[in-house]
Amino acid sequence: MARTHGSKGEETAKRIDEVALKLFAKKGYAAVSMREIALEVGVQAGALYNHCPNKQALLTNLLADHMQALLDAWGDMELPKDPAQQLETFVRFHIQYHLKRPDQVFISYMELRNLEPDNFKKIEALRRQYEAIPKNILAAGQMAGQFNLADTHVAAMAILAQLTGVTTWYREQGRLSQQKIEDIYVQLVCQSVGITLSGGH
Amino acid sequence: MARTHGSKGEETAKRIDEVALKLFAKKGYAAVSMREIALEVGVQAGALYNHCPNKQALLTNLLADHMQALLDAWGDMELPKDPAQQLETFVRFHIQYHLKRPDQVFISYMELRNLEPDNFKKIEALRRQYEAIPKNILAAGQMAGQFNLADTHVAAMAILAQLTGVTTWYREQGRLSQQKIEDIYVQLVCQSVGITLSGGH
DNA sequence: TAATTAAATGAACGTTTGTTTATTTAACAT
DNA sequence: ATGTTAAATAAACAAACGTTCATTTAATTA
Repeated sequence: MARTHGSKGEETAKRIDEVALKLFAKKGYAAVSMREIALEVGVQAGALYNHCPNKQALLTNLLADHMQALLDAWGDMELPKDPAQQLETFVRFHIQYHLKRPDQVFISYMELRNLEPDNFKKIEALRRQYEAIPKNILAAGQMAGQFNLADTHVAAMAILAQLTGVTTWYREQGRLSQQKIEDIYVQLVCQSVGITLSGGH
Repeated sequence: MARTHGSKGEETAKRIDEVALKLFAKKGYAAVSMREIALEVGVQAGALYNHCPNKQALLTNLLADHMQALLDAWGDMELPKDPAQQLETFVRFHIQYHLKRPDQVFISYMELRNLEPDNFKKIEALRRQYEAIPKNILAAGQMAGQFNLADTHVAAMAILAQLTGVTTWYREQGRLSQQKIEDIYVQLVCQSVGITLSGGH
């Protein structure tokens, strides 16, 4: 026997994922060639196929891993009982998580159409799981009479869109700190659902 | 002399743009080949070059035409004096305009990265012109003391993101009419900027 | 009818694509 | 040291890419 704990191989596999993520985010899946990935990894194109079955699997795994990690991270959060506080928790969580992973976020809704049907279904299911989080919070707040919403489903999609949109203009060296951006969005979102922040934040 | 009013050629040119738009929206610029466009137009690939210099120009023109038409359409609108009413006008305008042209909207912020630098600058400038519209409205409302916003720039970007996001989930056969969707968003947006609708809508 | 020419074809161009393969390299267990 | 094998290379594959070009087609004017 030989090579029980493949030291070199696992590192290459990780670097392939990193490079693919970076290049897919920068230029788009279809515009990135396997040779380009290989070049940046520092390897010949053929060598990629020691670590992944094909280009499509590269994209699928990146998206699936991201969505699953996102769901897991939310699962680890402690949720307050009050829907308004849940909403604030979600807003901060979403912004924090997404601003830390701009590339993953970007490909997760830019490259869905480049997934083959079966892969698309898989990712789409994870996406809907995540969308259910704000939907449930809004529904709870509406039921409790705390929110003032004409339609909780539309509101949930609108809030998700505006939160995710942060990644399109946020710059680390920009005018606003991440903390400040969170605060602004918490106010915006809380106002939009029809509550005002109870003091003490 | 011959062929003064090229009847066949102009129609083909129009069809090329239509097909390119449709395919770029569906599969992405990089994933669509000139042969694929030609096939759908009903012509050989080489014939496309009688009507456009190259693939990049096809994309650039689609984006530039869309952005310019969007700006022109807004320019034709009559604007009320009151910032709150301006905001409602903008919300309805944006939703109406974008839901009528889902493909144009889609490529306008999905395919920006596939533009060569000079073309990108051109489109980006038009985009910023459009972003200035809600920014100015929010700034005016804030100055007048009618809105309650921590940051008008962030709020403008957030509102744009949530409005444009409608195109990702709206279905013509869906649960909600376009009119109803507008109403929901008007309420959401007006609440988010910190005003409540004065009755009579 | 003849001349003109816009607009099409169809083949070819040089590249690049994703992927496969035979072969070499080198790290590990024995 | 030796055998094993993971992981690399380098070359090749057929297919597809954007684009060009000589040629044909057909609509229009004179």
